[in-house]
Amino acid sequence: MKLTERKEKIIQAVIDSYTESCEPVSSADIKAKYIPSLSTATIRNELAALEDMGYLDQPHTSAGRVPTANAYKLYVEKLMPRKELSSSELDIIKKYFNNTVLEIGDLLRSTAKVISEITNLAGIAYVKNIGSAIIKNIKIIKITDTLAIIVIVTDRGVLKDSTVTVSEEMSEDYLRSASEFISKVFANHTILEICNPDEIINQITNEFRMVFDAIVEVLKNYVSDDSGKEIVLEGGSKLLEQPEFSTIGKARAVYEMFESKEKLAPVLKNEDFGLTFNITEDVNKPECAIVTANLEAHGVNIGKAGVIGPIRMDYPKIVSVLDYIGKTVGNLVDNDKK
Amino acid sequence: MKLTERKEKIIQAVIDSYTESCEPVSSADIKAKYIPSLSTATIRNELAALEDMGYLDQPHTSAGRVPTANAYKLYVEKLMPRKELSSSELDIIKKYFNNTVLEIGDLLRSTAKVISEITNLAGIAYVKNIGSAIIKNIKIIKITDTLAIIVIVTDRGVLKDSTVTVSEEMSEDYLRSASEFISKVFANHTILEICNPDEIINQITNEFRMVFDAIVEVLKNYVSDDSGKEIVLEGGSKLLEQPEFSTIGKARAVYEMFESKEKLAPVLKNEDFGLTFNITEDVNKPECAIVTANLEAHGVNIGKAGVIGPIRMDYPKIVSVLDYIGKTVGNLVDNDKK
DNA sequence: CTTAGCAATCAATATTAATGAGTGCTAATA
DNA sequence: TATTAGCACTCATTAATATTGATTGCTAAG
Repeated sequence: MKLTERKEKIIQAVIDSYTESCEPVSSADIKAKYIPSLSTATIRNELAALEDMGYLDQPHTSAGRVPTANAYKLYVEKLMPRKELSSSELDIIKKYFNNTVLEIGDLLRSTAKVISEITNLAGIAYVKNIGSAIIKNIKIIKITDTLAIIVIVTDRGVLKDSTVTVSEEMSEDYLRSASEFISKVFANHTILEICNPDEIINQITNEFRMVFDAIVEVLKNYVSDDSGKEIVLEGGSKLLEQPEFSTIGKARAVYEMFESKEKLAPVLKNEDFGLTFNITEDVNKPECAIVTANLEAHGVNIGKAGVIGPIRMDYPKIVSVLDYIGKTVGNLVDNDKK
Repeated sequence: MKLTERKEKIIQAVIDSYTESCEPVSSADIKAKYIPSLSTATIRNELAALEDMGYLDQPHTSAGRVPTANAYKLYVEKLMPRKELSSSELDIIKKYFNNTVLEIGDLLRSTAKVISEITNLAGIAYVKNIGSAIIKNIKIIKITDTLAIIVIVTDRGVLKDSTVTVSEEMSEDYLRSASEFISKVFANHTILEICNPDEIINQITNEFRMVFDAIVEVLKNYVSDDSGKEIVLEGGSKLLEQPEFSTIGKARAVYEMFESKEKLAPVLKNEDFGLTFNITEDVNKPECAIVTANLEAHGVNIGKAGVIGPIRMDYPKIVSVLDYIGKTVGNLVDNDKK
């Protein structure tokens, strides 16, 4: 059957109404709020047709209609109006990033948090494949007699400082020369390359060998991180406010999903810009959807940011938020810094 | 009425049973599981007396007894058996801290997380009054042409790095001299003193004045942090598993409490080692308790760590965990580092 | 002081009935 | 052929009622 313009209009009406109220939409609702020119009987005929076509669903015989995942797909791809971010939303975003954020972990946390705050859903962010980050610079700074901090600057940002114990004899000057030398050797190599330092290893004079080994150790730590650790999730509790999760069973099911972030990993790593429905499987079925966008920093695709929520979401808003954040976060971090 | 030994034994039985099952405890339960030598009628008489004394409560006439907050207070102060941490629990703790944790924010996060993991409740940690931290050392490291990282070492740990923009003309050497000079001036002053630099300001030669100002700005940022920001909460979702929060209303009430951490601040800042009951007020009454212990690092009391959960908690375990973590976390961080 | 025995209480569960929102279908209309 | 009014039918939701069973408090005897 053909999807006429009128049918699309009705799908849109059902989604709009359902997004707002989370209640099945009746033919009378549609007539009252969206299409007064049609009779409820006509609308009912169309609704029945759309149900046959797989766009709508009926919880039970005497209930209104509810959009299916298919309807949402159509909606997001074709019907959805585009929306600009409001200035207050832009303000919120700026507020989150004007406090110097440079370290990658912080960046992810802030990203997920701000997404959650604006959408009132759970925000998610992750950095992909950190092993392919290109090293720009490495600094080793002695901060006490026996402790030094290692700062690793990559094309994606600064890695979280690690500390290493050093012997008291290693002077600040020595460590400085070491980091200068090592920076030169490592520069423009990826972390992964350094972790398998077969080719580079020979360039290292014995003098700096100990420091060299310590740094490789630190880098290996990043790469070996077990899956899921690089995924940050913020504002999960916001989902409790959604009527979809208003029974304790469904709420728990969602949180179980959050606990084992590894399960989310494959979903996140899949598509480019994506909508995914029905993350959680059968049983208690909280019926989640996840929307993600690529996250860019300094022109490099560093990972993804997204939203997890019920399938019934304010997609226009979410898409515009993710779009904006994905493209600007990186710039906010270094260029816009005043 | 006197609290006889037998009455104490019965209170303990009620708490033990209720802690395990979260069900009101009947006289028959007590006879069967704890005190077979007494008849249920005798136990009932005692239960009635304990109710009069304010130690027990009855949800309704035909229900068993439930301990009151008073009973828990008595339990924790007098009746509770002490418990050692199991070796698997010690292993978990070590695992969390053997990956170099030095920055204070990381330390708090790890502390709250590990507490949550071991107790299966929400873990909380906060650092008090960071303004009184004593500065040991300050380093400014140029990492790109126009960006530098500021590392501030205090007696409580390293503050999260901030970045500042620098002009290209400022050479690495210049910044190094600047940090050496400023370190000397700031050393052994508290952050708060530096933020009101009236007395110290004169010692600063014009040469380093710009760098000086930038650092003071960064320090002010820490001190001005609005209340609640320094409080870290982890594992809140664990509470969903507790039967006390098994209605969505109560679960939401708890999360609302979490959202506004400022409300927790006064509770946390109060006592030395503390038990606090009934954090949340009337209405939906999730009836939380919070148990806190002081957190020490390098011999300095840096803040608190604690647990938030239902009043019905495994206090012996919680007290031993907090005790251990409060005393050792600081050492794990710098001394035990291998 | 302790205990057996028993009536009384009351939450929890199951049962049944009443309500009403919303549909699908039929037949009339444009 | 597409639209619409009308009406019987369905079924979740709510309310009303009855049933069950766990547990107590009290009395009277040991």
